[in-house]
Amino acid sequence: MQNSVDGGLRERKRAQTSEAIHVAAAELVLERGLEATTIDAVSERADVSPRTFFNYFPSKEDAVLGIDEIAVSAELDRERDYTGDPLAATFDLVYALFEASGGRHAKTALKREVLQKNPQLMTRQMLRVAELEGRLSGILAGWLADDPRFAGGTESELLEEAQVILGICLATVRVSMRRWATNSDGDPGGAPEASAPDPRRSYEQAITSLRTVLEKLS
Amino acid sequence: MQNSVDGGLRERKRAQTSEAIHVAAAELVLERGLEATTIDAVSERADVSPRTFFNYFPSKEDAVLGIDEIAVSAELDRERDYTGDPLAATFDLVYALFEASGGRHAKTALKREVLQKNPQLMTRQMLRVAELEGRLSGILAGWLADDPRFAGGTESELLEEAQVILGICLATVRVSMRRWATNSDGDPGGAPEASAPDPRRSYEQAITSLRTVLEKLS
DNA sequence: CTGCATTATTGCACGATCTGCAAGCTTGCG
DNA sequence: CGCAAGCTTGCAGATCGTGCAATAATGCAG
Repeated sequence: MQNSVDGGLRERKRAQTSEAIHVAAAELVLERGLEATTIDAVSERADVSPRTFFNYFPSKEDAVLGIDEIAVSAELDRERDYTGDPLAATFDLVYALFEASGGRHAKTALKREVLQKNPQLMTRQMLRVAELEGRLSGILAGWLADDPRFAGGTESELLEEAQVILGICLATVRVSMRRWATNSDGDPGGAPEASAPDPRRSYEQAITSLRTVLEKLS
Repeated sequence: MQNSVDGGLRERKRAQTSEAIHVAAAELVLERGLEATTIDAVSERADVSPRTFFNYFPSKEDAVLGIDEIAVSAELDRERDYTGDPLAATFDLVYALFEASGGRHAKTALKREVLQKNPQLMTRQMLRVAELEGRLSGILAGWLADDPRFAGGTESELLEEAQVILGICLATVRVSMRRWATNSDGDPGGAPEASAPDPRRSYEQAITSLRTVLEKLS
């Protein structure tokens, strides 16, 4: 057999191909729009056969976003510790997922521009996370069970509460993401980094933003 | 021209066909599963051509859920009054949308069973509402502008807060929907109506459930 | 009732998405 | 080198979804 923690030619090539397809897809979408971009065109630019495209991504949208299903799953299986703050902990979890989901790619700016010009993809990105809801809320429910404020309920009550909290965080993150993607409208290019802040910033803003709203609601 | 508030043969037939397609789709999905159900099969059972299917629903999933885009849009354009409680008002709005979305159909039990056995459709249903997010949050932002607790901010701040609140409500509603769909597991049929409560109930539970969680979080 | 305008249904052709399969090529490793 | 495992590719095929034009059903006015 062979190394599972490779660094071998195979693994490097695979990463290269994946990145090539992702970049080709993102660029083409920027040039022609999402609808007008076909898998055939992406494959051609990435220099692989259309059939190979599907060996890497299950759909055009996933390729554009550069979603790495394996990395996401690995991230979910990691051990995590609970800080005592359900909101903060959930935000951290969701943030880590986004990082794993597409953060490995070099072309963050490219992805941002794509997201900005194709809001449908933002929805899809969130939908993807929503599909992981089962596993996420399970993790969160485990945390809540150790939390004195939530310890009272039955298991299913706990799970529902976890689902609600998770939903709240996801909603906040979505708003935050949208602001992040929109942030550079009409950017004159003076300070290149200032217009494309670390996504991490947006998450921190998201938390405080949510707390503000919650305070006003209560 | 002709009556726009019809009751004429045309309109009745159209409603019939729509219902027939919806029921055929839902039944087939229950029998064979979502994946294994093709548009051709649905069309055949509903006794229309596959081409006609697309004159009524843009996709298989929409047919299964019986989504009526026109009714939804009409519901959105209705005038609404603001009670002073953002959460309650938003819940009402979302609830009305769900009613308009699929509530006209006779076969609520059928739809419920489909949703229960195909959780993917639940996500999709919520996604559909999420696509209306722009219009919904606009309405909500309008309400917030009249609310003393929120009146301070700029227009874009207001809009973001509206988006967050909307997201919170949608998350809660989703949890509530899931409970509604799951509610009758292992139901022995003793009191038939007790196991399939009015969805309205679920929404009321959702509100209190959310408030409970918010209280614990604060 | 009859003809005309509107709208609905349908078949057909077409492009795109996605999957399974088998053949051939590349890489890993002894 | 030579075998095993993995990757790429072409091909066939199912399904989805849309545009177009012919045909049929319906509503209405005369």
